[in-house]
Amino acid sequence: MEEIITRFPPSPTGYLHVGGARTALFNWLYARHKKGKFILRIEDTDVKRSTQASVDAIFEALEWLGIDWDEGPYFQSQRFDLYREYIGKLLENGHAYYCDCPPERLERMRKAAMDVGGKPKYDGTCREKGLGPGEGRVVRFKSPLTGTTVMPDVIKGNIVFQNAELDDFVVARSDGTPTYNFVVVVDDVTMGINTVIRGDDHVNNTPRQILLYKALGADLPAFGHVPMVLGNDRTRLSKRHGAMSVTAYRDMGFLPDAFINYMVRLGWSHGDQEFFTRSELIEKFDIDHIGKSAGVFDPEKLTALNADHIKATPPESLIPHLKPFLAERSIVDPDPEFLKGIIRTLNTRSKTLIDMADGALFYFKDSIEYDEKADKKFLKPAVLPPLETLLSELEKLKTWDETGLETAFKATMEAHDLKLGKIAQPVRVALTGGTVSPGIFEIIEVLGKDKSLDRLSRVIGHIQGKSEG
RNA sequence: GGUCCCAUCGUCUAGUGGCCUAGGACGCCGGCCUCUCACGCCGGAAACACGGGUUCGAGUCCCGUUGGGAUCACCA
Repeated sequence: MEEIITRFPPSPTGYLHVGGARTALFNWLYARHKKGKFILRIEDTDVKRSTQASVDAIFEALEWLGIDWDEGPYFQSQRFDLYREYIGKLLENGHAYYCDCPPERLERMRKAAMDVGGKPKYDGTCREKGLGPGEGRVVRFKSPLTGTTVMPDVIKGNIVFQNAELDDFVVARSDGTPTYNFVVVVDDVTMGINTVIRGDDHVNNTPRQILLYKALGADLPAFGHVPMVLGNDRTRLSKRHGAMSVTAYRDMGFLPDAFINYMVRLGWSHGDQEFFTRSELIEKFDIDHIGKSAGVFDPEKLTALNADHIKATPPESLIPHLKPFLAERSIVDPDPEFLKGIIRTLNTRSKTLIDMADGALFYFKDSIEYDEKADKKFLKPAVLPPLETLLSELEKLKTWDETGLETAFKATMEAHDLKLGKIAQPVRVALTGGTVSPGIFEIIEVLGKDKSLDRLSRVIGHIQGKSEG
C-alpha cells in the first residue's frame, strides 16, 4: 500500500486557533495511524499579512499539543521560483493567459452581478486576446466553460460542480506572486501529498484546484473536508465566543492530552468511548468515523475531560505541567516528593491545573491566615481542649502515616466524646486556613509532622488570644 | 442572492433497514458514600426538524419543505 502523506498548512497571520488545531490534529493522527508522513508547510505567500511572530506562535502551539512533523517546515515564500516555473507551464500548454483588466472594473462588475442575484464571475474579456506579460497584468487560469468537475470526498462523498459556475481565477498577481489556489496545488503535487484533510470552508475551492491538478497532469489526492467548529450560537467559532488561540487553553490549565482528546472527539467518534490517551487516539483514529455535521465547541465538556485526564495522569507526570502555574504563585523549585504527595491529594478535586495550583497553595505557606468566616465558625474556645489533646497525641506518634494519624484522632475523639466531624473542621481551618480541602488525614500526612504540629499549636494560641481579648 | 454542505436529548455523539419501548458522555435534578469540598456509585428529566414516498418493516434509503452553516478576492 502507498504511504500516506498528509500536511498541515497554516498561514502565519495570527495564532493557531482551535479550528486549525483540529485539522492539524486530524492530519497528524491519520499519518501516525497509517505510519505515514506528516508535513508542515507555512503558507506565507501573502507577504503583507504574514509575520514571524505568528510563525513562532504556531510552532509554540504545535509543540504544546505534541504534534511533530516529519518534513518541513516549508515556507512558500522560499518557493517562488518553483511557482514561477509552474505558471510558465500553464501558460505554455494554454491553460492560462495574461489579463490586463483593471481591478476597479472587475469590482464594479461583481457588485452589479450580486445586485441582480447573479454569480460574480470574471467575464473572460482577455481570455482570447493572447496578451503577453506586461506591467499590471495578472495570469488567469483558463477554466472549462462547460461540463462538470466532481470532487471525491472521503467524508462527504462525491460532490459535483458545474464548470459553468467557475470562472477564470487569478493564479499570479500583477506583481508576479502566485495566489493560494495555485500554490496549494503545486506544493501538494511536488511534496507528494496524497491525503488532504482540511476544513469544510475549502470545499468551494476544491473544484478549481482539481482543474489545476488536471492541467498539470497530476494525480488527485484523497480529499476529506471536515465540518467546522461552531460557537455556542452555532456560527463559526470566532473571537467573540471566547478564547480562540490554542495556547490560551494551555494557560487556562488544560492538559494537552485532554485538549486533543476533546478536539478529536468533536467530530469523530469511536463507539461510545469518550476518554482517549494519545496513543489510543493514534491507534484508533480513522477517517471513516469523522462526522458530517458541524459541532459546537463546549468548554464545559473540555473541562470535564480535563478533570478525567488529570485523574488518570500519574502525579509525577503532572509535575512539569503544574510547575509553571505554581511559579506564577511564587512557588519555585518545590521538592518533587512533597509535590507528588500534594498532587495525590488534589487530583480528584481539580478540574484544571489552575484549580490544582490554587489548591496546593496552603501547603507552602509559612503562616496560615484564617478565613474570617471559618475562623468565627470553627475556631471557638470550646475546641481548645480537643485540639490540645490532638496535639499531644500527634506529638507522641512514632509513624507518620494514615493509620497512625487515625489512632491519634480516635484517641482524641474518645477522650472528649466527639465525632470526627466536630474536630476535623477546626483542624482543617488550622492547617489550611479554610473549610474546603482534601481529606484531613491526607493533608497531615503530606504536610509532615513539623508543619502540622506547628500549625496546630499556632491555632491554639490564636484561639487563646481570642478569649483573652 | 448564486453555488455547495449539513440536520438524533441543551451540547458532543452511538446508530450503516428489523438487535431502538433510540444507547453513551457533558451539563442539569434527586439519592447514597462522607471529616469539608471533591471523587465514586445509584437513579431521573431530556432527542430521531416537518411532510411525502420506497419497503412486510425507516432514526437508518429517496424526494420535497423548513432550519442552520460555508463560500462567492490580485486573502489563505
